[in-house]
Amino acid sequence: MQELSKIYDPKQVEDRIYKMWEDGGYFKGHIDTLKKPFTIVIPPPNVTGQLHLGHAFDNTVQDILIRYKRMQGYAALWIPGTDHAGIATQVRVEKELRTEEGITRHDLGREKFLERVWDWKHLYGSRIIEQLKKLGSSCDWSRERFTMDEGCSKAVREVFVSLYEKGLIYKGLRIINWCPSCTTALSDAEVEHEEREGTLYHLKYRVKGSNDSLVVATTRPETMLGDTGVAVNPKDKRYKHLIGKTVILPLMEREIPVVADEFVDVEFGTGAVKVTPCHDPNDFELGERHNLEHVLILDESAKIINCGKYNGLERYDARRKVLEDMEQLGLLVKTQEHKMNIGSCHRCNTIVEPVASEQWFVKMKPLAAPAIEVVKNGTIKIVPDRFTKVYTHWMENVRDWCISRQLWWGHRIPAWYCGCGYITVDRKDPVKCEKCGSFDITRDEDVLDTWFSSALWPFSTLGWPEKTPDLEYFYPTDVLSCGTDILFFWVARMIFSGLEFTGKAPFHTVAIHGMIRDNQGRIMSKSLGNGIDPIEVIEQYGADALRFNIITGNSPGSDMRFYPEKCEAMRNFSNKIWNASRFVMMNLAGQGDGSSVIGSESMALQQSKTEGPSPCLELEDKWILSKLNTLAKEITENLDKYELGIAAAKIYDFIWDVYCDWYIEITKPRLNSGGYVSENAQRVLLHVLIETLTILHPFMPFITEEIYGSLPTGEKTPLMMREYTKYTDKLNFKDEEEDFESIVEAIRAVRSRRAEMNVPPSKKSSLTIVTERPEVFKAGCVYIGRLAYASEVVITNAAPSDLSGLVTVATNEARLYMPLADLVDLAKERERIEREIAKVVSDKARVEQKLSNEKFTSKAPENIINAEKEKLEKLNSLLSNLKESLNAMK
RNA sequence: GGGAGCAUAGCUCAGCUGGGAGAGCACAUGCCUUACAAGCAUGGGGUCACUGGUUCAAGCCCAGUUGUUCCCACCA
Repeated sequence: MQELSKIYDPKQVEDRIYKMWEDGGYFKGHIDTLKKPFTIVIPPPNVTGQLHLGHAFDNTVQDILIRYKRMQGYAALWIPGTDHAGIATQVRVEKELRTEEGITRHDLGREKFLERVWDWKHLYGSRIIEQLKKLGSSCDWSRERFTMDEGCSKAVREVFVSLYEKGLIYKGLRIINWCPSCTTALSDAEVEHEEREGTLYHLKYRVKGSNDSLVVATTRPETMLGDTGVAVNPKDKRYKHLIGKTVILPLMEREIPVVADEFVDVEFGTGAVKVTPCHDPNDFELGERHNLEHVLILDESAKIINCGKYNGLERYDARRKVLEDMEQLGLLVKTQEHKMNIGSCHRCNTIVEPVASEQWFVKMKPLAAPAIEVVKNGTIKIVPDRFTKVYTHWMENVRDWCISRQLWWGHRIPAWYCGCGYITVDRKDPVKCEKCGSFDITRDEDVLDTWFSSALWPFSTLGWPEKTPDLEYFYPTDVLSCGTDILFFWVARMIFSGLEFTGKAPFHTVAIHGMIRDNQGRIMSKSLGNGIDPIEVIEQYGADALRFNIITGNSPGSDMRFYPEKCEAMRNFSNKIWNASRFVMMNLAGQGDGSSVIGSESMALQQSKTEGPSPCLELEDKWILSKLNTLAKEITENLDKYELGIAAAKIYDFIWDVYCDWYIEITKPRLNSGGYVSENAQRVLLHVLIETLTILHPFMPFITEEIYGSLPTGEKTPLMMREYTKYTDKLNFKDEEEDFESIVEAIRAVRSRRAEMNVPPSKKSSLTIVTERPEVFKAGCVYIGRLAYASEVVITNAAPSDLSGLVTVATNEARLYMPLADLVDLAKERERIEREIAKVVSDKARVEQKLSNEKFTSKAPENIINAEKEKLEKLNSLLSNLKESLNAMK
């Protein structure tokens, strides 16, 4: 270890350590009836995907949780896998075909095209898996799944057929969101709404057989080509006389009826609404109510059809043309600016069109009810809690889920059509119509929404619909971690699917985290080019640094900005741990082979845990053991609350401030003294190091494992399988902590005073400590000198007889004298002390006032009052120490 | 139109059930004190957005205001 580099190099460590874990089979989840299971399913990344920071965040959270639980002795299982990502993947492969071979999927035909997609999947599908490994993810790779593998497909088929049989899946003509670029229907969730500045056009329609006319308002004038009616409010006096009459649709010269419907808002626009049943959800319903004709005017690419001379025009060209023509006819009465919501495709950002279309739907109301209930009654807890409301609100208002997609890549809908009109839906591919027996049946061309299969992920990956031992043992899973973006897409649908098909909530906790943004707070996206490749970050700083960066300084559910520079701080932290460990090991090796220390590593400590403190323990040992013990408690508490950021910050502080800056520095003189004094210090150093590495391991798995493996412990099992550090009452030394803190306070006071006077550390001076509790300071006299730059330390309960030329500092436990008066103006020194006294006096007055307030003493809890009393005591003794010092200088 | 989050040091953000304002980075000063200069020590810097309320006590709870971000929603 001595020859090890001063700088920790993650590149030489991470891959090797990961391979060791993987080869050792430590990631595997085993059914163990003596243990409690702890299961996480990965949110399956898209096969076509590349690791981005969102994945890094998500998977770091999951890895921390699974490693933590594994170390706590749970039968931990983290199931990995990928999602076939219907639209995304198909679009990607189609694009490649187009640019590289100049062909479309239709040129290849369905089967050949699917072969190409599978080729693509096999080629690139594992890339993201490899990247997840770089991050340190301890998934059970032997159980890696794919949403279109045999098992998942079987689950999808079972669910579809079963829901169909229950009447919860139906096919029907509805207005759906159509993406003209992806040329498929989308669900409501796949449409993103954005408010944009638009125009409201007022168009004049003539009433048939009269000179009368009415004016309608629309933001999409091209849709007038598909108008089959005009609606007015029955109460609207302006139009009462027109109800039942017919108007002539301009340009198309079609006769369309004026109908009365409550839906129409008298206040808005002109109070008359053009009705386009095929291209607007409200109009569709209105059309149903009044039996209006359906005229479809857009094809799959949103080009005009069924409209004579407008046919073939792209939708926005058609808009311009229609406006032009209407204007020429003098029928464009008015235009006004108007804010409106535009829906665009979640995948390709193309503006979607509402289109009436025959699609498959999942009936949501009956499925939503129990899914709302489990969240309301706490069976499923959403963390942070505020997302509970978001979830229930969505679930309560959810509309039927359009699940058919006009794609080829995906789970093909198991429905066969027959000339007799009957649809055969079955678990096995049918050869004939279930009703009429005809062999002339054809299968539905469409596939299912990708999210239909991911909704089954928590149980399909465990073997469902078979009753497997895995399903029995590991289901329901425990925690689901994901970003805010897929709460509806995925979490909501897993919940109702799990309830419907397994009778159980698929997990008890949903741990939601925010999105990662760039350093200006913008979402990272390809179009902005502001994405940061986590793999590059890992290469530069190491996976541990990346993980720690992502985890620290943010709270559950809130977005965070990513600063690559922050990785530097985290890399420095890795290095700090590395060097602290080097220090410990060098000292072990310094005592021969260290075996005597290692062999009895924790003997004194084990004994302390069970029988109380060992006599071998010094004050500072008890202090750090007590601090470590508290740390273990706090980390466990915070991890159990999914407060990973707080937990990480606490470990950071402990390692850097407590262990490195104080404890290691303090042990140096002891380590030099040799013999058992030295060995005892080594034992504590090593013990605390090992426990600290253990606590830190879930957060920074690589470096902790590497160091642990280098320690001459003789231990064969890796750190990742070591038992997580537990809190114990036996190592709780409150009094010793306080005593030690007063030494720290004294050292700080001396350092601060010297710094103020610009005394360089190399200029040592003797230090006299006057205190009423000399025994406390004597316990620290071995190291006080070193840390307070003293040439010698005298501890006494009586002030030095000759105080001339001494510089004084006071703490509440002591007065400290240093012969540095030649560096300071005595008058100024007195002034300084007087200023300090003034401050203490005013502090004291405040505390006294509080304590004399009857309302405070009668209403505040006892511990707060005691704390105030203690504070007063400390101020009193500090004041008396300051006064003593001042008197001495006169 | 409905709902939610955020507003704390120059920057980015912690601050969990109310009881002494914190971290990282940046800045200043002094240190190569043999684990670490990717380090050590010391220090400067905050009206906790604003207004009011509850309370012995408010960064934290309540009401409102302003600014900001996001989610949901079928008014053309």
